[in-house]
Amino acid sequence: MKIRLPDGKELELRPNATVADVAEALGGRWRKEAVGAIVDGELYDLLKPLPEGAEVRLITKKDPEFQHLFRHTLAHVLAQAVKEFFTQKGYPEDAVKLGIGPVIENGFYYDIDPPEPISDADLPAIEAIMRDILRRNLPLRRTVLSREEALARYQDKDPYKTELIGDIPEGEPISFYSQEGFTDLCRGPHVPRTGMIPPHFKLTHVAGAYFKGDHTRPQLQRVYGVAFRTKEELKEHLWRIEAAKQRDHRKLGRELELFLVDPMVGKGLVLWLPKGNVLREELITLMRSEQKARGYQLVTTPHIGSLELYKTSGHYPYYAESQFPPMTLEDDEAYLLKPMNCPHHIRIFAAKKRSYRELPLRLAEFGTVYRFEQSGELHGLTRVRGFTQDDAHIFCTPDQVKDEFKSVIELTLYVLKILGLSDFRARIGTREPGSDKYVGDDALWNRAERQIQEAAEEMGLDFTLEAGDAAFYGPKLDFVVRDALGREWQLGTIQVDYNLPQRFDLTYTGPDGTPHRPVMIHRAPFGSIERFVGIIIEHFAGEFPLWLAPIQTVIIPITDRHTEYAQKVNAELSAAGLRSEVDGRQERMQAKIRDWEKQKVPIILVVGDREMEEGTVAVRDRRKKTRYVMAVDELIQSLKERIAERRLE
RNA sequence: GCCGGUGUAGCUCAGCGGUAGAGCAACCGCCUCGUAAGCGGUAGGUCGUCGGUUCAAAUCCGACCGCCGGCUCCA
Repeated sequence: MKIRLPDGKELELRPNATVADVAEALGGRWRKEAVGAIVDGELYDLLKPLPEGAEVRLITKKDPEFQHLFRHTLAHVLAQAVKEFFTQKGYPEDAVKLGIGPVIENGFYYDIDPPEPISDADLPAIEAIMRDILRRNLPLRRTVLSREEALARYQDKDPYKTELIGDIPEGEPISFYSQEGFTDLCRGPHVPRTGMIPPHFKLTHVAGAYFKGDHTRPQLQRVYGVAFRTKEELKEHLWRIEAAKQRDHRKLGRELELFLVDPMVGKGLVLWLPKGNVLREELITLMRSEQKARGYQLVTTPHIGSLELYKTSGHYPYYAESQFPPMTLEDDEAYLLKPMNCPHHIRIFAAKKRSYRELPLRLAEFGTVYRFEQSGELHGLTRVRGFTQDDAHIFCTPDQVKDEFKSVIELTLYVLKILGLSDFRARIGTREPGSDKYVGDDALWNRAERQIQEAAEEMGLDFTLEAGDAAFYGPKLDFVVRDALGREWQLGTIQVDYNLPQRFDLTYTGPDGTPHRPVMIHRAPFGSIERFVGIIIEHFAGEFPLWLAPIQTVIIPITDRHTEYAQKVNAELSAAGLRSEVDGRQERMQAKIRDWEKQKVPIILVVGDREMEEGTVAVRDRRKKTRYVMAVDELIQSLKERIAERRLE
């Protein structure tokens, strides 16, 4: 057979040759250093036969792809180690059953069904066995079996693997990778010997995971590990995790007294403390003024609505699982805590005859909604059971959809930019083909999906398409960010909806004097204010820019005799609209500075004899990391500017 | 909801079969101080809850509740 090399040269090899044969043929340092290859764009190991005519680029330990190879093999080593761990405990050879063991960002995991639960405390012992397997430097072999042979291998031994074999499409090779003492169904690729795996890995935690991610299937135990090429990368990674924990919004929320989740009030229900509420209010003020500038009108609607309303909208019983149960009155009248604002806004639209001249009609509300999220899913501010959306519903003509959609993208990008949030991605959720969980007819769906994509493209937005991520009534564009620990959260969302107007039989009178069906756009640039504040806390690590800071300035008198002057300065700052305080505690100046630095207050003003005489303040600017003396009115002027422009400094 | 872990003072944590401790915070007092912790004192906990084992339980066991890490879900 023949293959092609990156320099265009062809190489003649024996039939069914592997990357190892290529390395051998090339000789020299390749023979020693090749660990795999990129074959027609796909990562191959040394063991898998090459396709005829393939383009082969060899890789060594220095290439980033190497990481993928050894992480994958580490997953196998982990599974082997767990098997040995339980054999040592006296369990039979096949007591441990295996799911899948893939490579993930920074490492790998393996889903395991053990004879008794694995706990975090077992990880060091399992890790020790893994290191021993690396030390033994076991060679890996790749074998291909027929479907019958493969099934026979796991017959009555491992139901998961049996099922996985069944999932392999007809015609694809059913390959196994083995090393001494362990064989696994696997498509590869792997390193050729366990000794080639860098020993810089660590098992991090164990968690439950449903087989194939399906909660109706058995739950396996997923053991997670991280692995890197060098000791430094591993250390760096572990350090980053520790550093990220320092900016966890739940920790900062407690330390900076921003918010509280009190079990006595109820889980997933946020109590906003005075300081945290400042963040909320500032963000709402920002959004309110931007929306006003873009032609939105504010409305206010109640926290509950009649069950009939949600039956008409289709939210009930479709989402009954994730709603607080209806409140039923004696005469069978029932109400639902509102899980969404749209039905209320729809009734405002429907309240009178609407003309095409009124459209687009943009009804906005910072509306609080309640959803019965699963208890295990609750998480600080980012997953709660009651939250406020910066919600609005745009009622428009079909022709206006794209422009309105683009305008919302513009608004969203604008506020994200003000906050310096640049690390987000956009994804367009479309229907999952063949699923029956959507309402509305195909033509409308196709049209909406096309309009969203065009709007995003025309706004120059990079996005990914994700089938199955649509809302039940229409496709959507979501903005997604990562928190300090790398978890992804959905923030803003824009959704086109042809269906609710139909369900509520909404119409407007067109220029032709006849009724027409409006289109709705659901949109929330922040999404949930709670979640957004949570992300903002982590984004700034609690060191908020001046305009957001709950306390903007603190004045520290050096001794008692400076307190009066401090209060005078404070009065001037407060009159100028700054959130300011005097620290009049019986403490040394140093101690006060330390306390307020820990509270991450942006501006600390120290006043003593000199300042009192000159009518100045000594400024300690946290974000600029500088100190300077300034006249009070001058300072006020400069701070007001920073705030008005919402500068990030 | 499921699997695993965890729960001691407001916070961070020690104690892990013999009946509860530290630092910080709070409160009182002294100190009047120039850019990240001055000193002394006081008060504060039915050791998440309920049940079991034991002469004796914060400590061992069970259930429940909360929290943490995942999984599932997310209009």
